[in-house]
Amino acid sequence: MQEAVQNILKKNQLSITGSRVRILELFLEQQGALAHGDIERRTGEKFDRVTVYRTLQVFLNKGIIHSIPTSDNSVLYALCKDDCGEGHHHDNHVHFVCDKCGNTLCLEDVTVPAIRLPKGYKFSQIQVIVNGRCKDCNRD
Amino acid sequence: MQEAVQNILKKNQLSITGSRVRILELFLEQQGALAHGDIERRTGEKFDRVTVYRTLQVFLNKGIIHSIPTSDNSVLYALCKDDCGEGHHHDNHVHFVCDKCGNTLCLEDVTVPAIRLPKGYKFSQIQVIVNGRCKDCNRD
DNA sequence: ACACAGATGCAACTTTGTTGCAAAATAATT
DNA sequence: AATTATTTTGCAACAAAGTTGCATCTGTGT
Repeated sequence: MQEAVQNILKKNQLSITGSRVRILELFLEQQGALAHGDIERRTGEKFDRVTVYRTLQVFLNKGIIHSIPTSDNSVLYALCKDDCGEGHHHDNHVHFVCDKCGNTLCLEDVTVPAIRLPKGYKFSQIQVIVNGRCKDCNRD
Repeated sequence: MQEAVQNILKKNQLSITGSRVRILELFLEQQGALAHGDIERRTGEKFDRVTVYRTLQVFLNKGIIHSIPTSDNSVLYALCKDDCGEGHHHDNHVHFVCDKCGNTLCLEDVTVPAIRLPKGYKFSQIQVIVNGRCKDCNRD
């Protein structure tokens, strides 16, 4: 784990600092999306709010994480699969938001369907947000 | 137009007030999505910020408008087609966000494609956000 | 015209996000 | 290993976005 984190940072030419390591660990631990607030809480407010913002921004720019749109005005961030090649833009994603536990995850193996747009429209990226019950919450 | 606005309000058992009428008009004029800030600006700050928030909240509850998830942490609102029946939940929407002009619109006539979820997952609602160039911005 | 319910505006506050700058930590160099 | 150069961090101050309680005003039904 430690090593995995360091590799990611090195590969992206980022210096290895406490906050970056800790935040990356969080993403690796919980395979799901995190909001800025989650991160602050789970790091025990050890890092300044500004640092968390900036760290997320850096990760976004480097393509280490991507952001997920939600309808309730909260931005979620999730780790990108590390086998993304150079040219990969994380364009097409299917995200699943569980209505019960609130967990959000990135369904990497579900393909984004083709969508027929009206004449004159050209698309560059498609995001799909699926709400429902996740595997774990569907047992009851 | 005046009449259309009043009909919508009456149908939803809402009293006809200045802010509600004006905000509904805005939505009808521009067939596209509006952010809270847009509304404040376009009404010339005539109404209190709180009133705008509350008005949008009421419209949301009544199902007159719906909210659109965006990746940049801004909530957009768009009018629901008024021919929505009672049982209609505005569940499945395709939204188009133009990368150039920023306009966001609700593609009502594009059907949301079926998505195959992994085992154990059940969905209740699917939203699709398409980024790209809209009809008007595609001319150049 | 009147009374009641509901909507508005104000003030104060919380939460969320941003910016500039000095201090501290990391990386590079010798 | 010590020193310098480069990044990153935390602080403070601020800006923007959103919420709440309450007194006042407005729209609606009688």
